[in-house]
Amino acid sequence: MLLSPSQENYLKAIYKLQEDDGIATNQALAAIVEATPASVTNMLRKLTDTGFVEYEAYQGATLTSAGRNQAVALVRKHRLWEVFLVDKLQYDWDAVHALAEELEHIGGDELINRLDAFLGHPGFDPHGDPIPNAKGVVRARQHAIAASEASVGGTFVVCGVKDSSSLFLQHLDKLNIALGKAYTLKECLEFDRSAVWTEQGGACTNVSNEVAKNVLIQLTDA
Amino acid sequence: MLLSPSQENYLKAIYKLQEDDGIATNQALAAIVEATPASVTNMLRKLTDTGFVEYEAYQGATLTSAGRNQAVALVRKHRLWEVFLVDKLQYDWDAVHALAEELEHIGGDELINRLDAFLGHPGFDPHGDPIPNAKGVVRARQHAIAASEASVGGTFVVCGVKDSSSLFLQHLDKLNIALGKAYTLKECLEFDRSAVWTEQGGACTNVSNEVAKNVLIQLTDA
DNA sequence: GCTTGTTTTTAGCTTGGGCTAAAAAAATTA
DNA sequence: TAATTTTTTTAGCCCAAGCTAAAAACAAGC
Repeated sequence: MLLSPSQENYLKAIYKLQEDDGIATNQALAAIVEATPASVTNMLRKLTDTGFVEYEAYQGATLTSAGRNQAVALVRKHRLWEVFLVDKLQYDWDAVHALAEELEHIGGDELINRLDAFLGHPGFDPHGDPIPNAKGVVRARQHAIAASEASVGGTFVVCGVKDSSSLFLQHLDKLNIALGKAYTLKECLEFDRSAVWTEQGGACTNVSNEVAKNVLIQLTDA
Repeated sequence: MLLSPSQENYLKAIYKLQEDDGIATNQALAAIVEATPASVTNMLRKLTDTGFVEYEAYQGATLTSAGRNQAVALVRKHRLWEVFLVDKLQYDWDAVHALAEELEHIGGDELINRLDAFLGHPGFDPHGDPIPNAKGVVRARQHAIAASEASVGGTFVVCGVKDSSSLFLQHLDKLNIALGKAYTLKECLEFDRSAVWTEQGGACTNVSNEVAKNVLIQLTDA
């Protein structure tokens, strides 16, 4: 069974909502795929017929295991293309999403597995999100927490972002925060919950709570 | 003005026919884009409205200069992706056409120029076809002729193919003929116009006229 | 110059994926 | 519980890009 790009986008959207919220409502889907709720109802019917989605009127949508496989394969394609664009074509990490969104609909397993090999089987995309392997297994990030959860005096490494929007990523660029960098949480200001991070080198960065909530870190013991 | 993948395919088809035959008939277009002549008439109207094609009923289609630019840009994208697939992803030269056909519709100039730089600004695709540069200039292959035109005793280098079908390319693989290889035309058999080519190393290959007509060569003086 | 055959066009239909507006169901609040 | 709001569905429409079958235009052959 082969799916249209549009159908693939719906599967991805349902997958994302199931992972994040547990439930994929019509309205939330509409927002993601940029269509009206009425169009979503339409499409869910079709995807139900093809066996990728389970859907009862008013009950929201669930992926079948076939649907989940498709969705994970798409996530894999998307993230591998993002790695390609950043690592090989020197794109900035805030500029690759839209292109990967197009590229992910191209070709089949053969292409993506060759791309994977060419890129050296990367484990994570440029935003720190894990890349499912060829069998569809996603290794979750180990012990990642939001930076807003760290405690004063703790040391950590930035390993991902919750918000991959261009706006947020460019903001991180301005703060000089990047994946892989190590910091110590110097202090947390009562007033606005903003924090001061210091790099190993000594440079200090002021991080708002809004930012910290969207940065994923791993605590380190040093 | 942005075009749908389908519209882009029509522009490419008109371009190809204009280059090859001088004239793009309805029927020939239909064959290339795999649609009926009726559908072609339809689409030509639309492309005329958008200003990429000039078209009068029963007179065939011509590209405007805007249309030609689009078509050349597409050829560029197609051929650069083919280079990527062969050089970087290790695809065989007979297996890349269909994928490039999909990839060529992705993204814009930015993407393709980065790809071009990443690949080292290649001049030719895996089939020996020249790659238009970022300004749309196509440097034609110099002095290329069909191998069937060579004269006995002449030496030459294989530099391209006229037929890029998988079937033909695999046949060349079997004959061990590849781009860049140098041969001497040992003899030409009266009966079926088949030829005997010898490699510098000494290996002999029997080449049918059908094959020779579809192999492009450059004569060498040695 | 007519007749035949090919090519192109017209007319009308289909399918996928959208849309809006109104109706129905579910959820929330008084 | 009843009233109101929100969400989802239905009904009917639109557009792109295809299709078939029939009509019209063009090109040849006699």
